[in-house]
Amino acid sequence: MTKRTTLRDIAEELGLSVSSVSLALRAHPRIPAATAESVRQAAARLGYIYNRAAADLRRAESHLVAVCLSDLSNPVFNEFLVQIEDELCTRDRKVFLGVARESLDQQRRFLQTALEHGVGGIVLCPVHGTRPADLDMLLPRGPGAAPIVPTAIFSRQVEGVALPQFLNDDPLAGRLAAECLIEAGHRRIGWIGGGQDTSTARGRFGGFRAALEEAGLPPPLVRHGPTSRTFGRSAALDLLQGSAAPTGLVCFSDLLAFGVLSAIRERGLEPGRDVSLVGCDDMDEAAFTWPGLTTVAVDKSEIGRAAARCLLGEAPAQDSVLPPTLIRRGTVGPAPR
Amino acid sequence: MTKRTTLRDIAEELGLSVSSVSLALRAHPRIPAATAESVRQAAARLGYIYNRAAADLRRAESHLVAVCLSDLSNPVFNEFLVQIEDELCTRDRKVFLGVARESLDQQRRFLQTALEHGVGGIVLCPVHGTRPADLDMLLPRGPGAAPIVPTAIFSRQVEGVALPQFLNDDPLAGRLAAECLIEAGHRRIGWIGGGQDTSTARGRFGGFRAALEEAGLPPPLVRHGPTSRTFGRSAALDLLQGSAAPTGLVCFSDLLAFGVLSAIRERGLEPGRDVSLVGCDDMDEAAFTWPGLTTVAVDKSEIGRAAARCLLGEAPAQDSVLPPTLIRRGTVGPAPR
DNA sequence: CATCTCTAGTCAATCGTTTGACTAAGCATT
DNA sequence: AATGCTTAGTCAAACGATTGACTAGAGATG
Repeated sequence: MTKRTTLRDIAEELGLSVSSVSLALRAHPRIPAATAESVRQAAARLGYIYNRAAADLRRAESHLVAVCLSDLSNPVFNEFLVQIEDELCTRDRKVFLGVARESLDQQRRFLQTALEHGVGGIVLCPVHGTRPADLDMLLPRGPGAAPIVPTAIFSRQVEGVALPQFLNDDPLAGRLAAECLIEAGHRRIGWIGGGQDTSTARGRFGGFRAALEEAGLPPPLVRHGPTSRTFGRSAALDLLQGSAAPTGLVCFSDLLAFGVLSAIRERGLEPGRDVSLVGCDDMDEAAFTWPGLTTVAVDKSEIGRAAARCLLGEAPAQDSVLPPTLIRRGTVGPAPR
Repeated sequence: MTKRTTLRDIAEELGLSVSSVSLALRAHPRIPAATAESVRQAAARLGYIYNRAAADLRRAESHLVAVCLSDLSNPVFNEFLVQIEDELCTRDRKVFLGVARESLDQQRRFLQTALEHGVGGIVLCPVHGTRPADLDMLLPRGPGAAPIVPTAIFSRQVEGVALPQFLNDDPLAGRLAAECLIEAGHRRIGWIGGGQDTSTARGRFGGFRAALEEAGLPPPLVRHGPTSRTFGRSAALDLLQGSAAPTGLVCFSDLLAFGVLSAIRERGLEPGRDVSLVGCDDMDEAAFTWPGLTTVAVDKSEIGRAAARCLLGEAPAQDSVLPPTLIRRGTVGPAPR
């Protein structure tokens, strides 16, 4: 890492002033074409690299956007990231990526660093248990003030925070999943995954349980736990033994459902016949399991892209809650007698 | 986006000089504790945000690392990203993420921007058809010179490039997959996916075909195409009809194999009994299909982490090729008569 | 010839932080 | 009284690029 070539080096090489070189490289009309060309050649010859930090110091603008994810090992967040990155990329914004690993401390540190780097916007999927106070460095200072930097929260809600949020209607998602099984005649229904630490988990579980209650069904068998295929499998292996085992299962997320599907087979049962299963998210993989996973599709594309557009002033900075839709594939069938 | 608070604002507020404020915030011993405390309080009160760009202008160091992926919609690259991000994060490096969408032009533009942002290192999975000339902005200027910025290439090889590369032994991977089927007695074996445009695809396919030849088997049925579940499914639906259909299939990547698995079922066949299938990569999902996908595991963790460590000077800047290993799950069985 | 205009630049301040060199005030020592 | 030391700072240049104000010289015009 020898010292980088600067405008000054080019200027000295050509016997010009630094200003002329700066203007020449940006094709300013004041600089004649011949001079500009010789400057460009010298720049290439010396291996000049534009120093954005120096330039932005004066211009005070940035095309960097921070994307902070709670967890990247869950592919659903990768699917969000793909959409967000694509939307930002077509608007010539660059991504400063942070992964908080469900740690409030890592999230706080990343957001602080992002601000210090002068990002022009922040897209955030908050970690478990984030409260407005955890986001104080992003919040407008004083009532009616603008936020420090345009920020959009997506997927998980932070209650009472003065920032726009782009969410899925999770209670509706839980309800749709439950109703799908109820309509098929299931009465012993189980729930796998989630917990009480994200709005997503609370919302989906709440909608699910409400639908069961309204249908006059007994309280569900429940296994709360981490959102992973492994937990889905072990919870299902556990739930599917004994004579009072549920005939229908709803998973907080498709990721869990993939584990459940494998557990159902492991127990020698046939998904959609012996046990029905509904996931949630509609991850890419869900269309390719066998049978295809019946699931409640979250509009990841629109949620992710709207959050990104909001930063760029192309979408109103207000909360939006998109309705999910049930996708019927092959894992739900009539309840066995 | 009103003007940000600067050291000067704090200095004026307290009647101190800018230098004192700068030193105070970094707890320099020259500044007494009481003064430092009052500076910290004023900074908090005024909403001061450290400006790294300005500071780095003098210090000429950066804790930013560019990670440039050829394609993020393929989850295998997400799995690489998880490892790389984790390794960088524990060393307090931040990720500047680029996705090139298999476009040489987007790759070039991202790398250029990364340099302009002064990244301290670059981890790159090159897009289809990348040649050394496409990476010229990263290459050492003149023989024996150091590269512009520490760079590590991973997963896909760029032949003849003067940069360290961290690769899987792809010919061996293709060979292991073929041998697994050959040993199980399969003679009509098909290949799905890949092409000739990445070292990964050429390598795996080459190793696969060599193993078949050495075993004296007839040339395989081949369907080259994009690396997606969709293509895997349609190629398999195509290959699995007629009386001379292959009894064993090898996929360039697990992603394709997931599509193939679904196609096998769609044809009313049983994977591992009627048709055997071997994938490659050992993606997270592979352990959760039914039956579990037999596949050739690429050491994504070690490849990704070694590339990251290499930038930080913690691993030698030299090529490394790691051997893959066959993981036997349930999709390979004896060839049907 | 004097003046004006145009061309092709140059100058100097600025962005926010860092840092090596410097200093005013206070006190102790010889 | 003169000297030295310590404390608690200050000063000013530097990092690299940008930009509004300025200018030397050439040529055109009155």
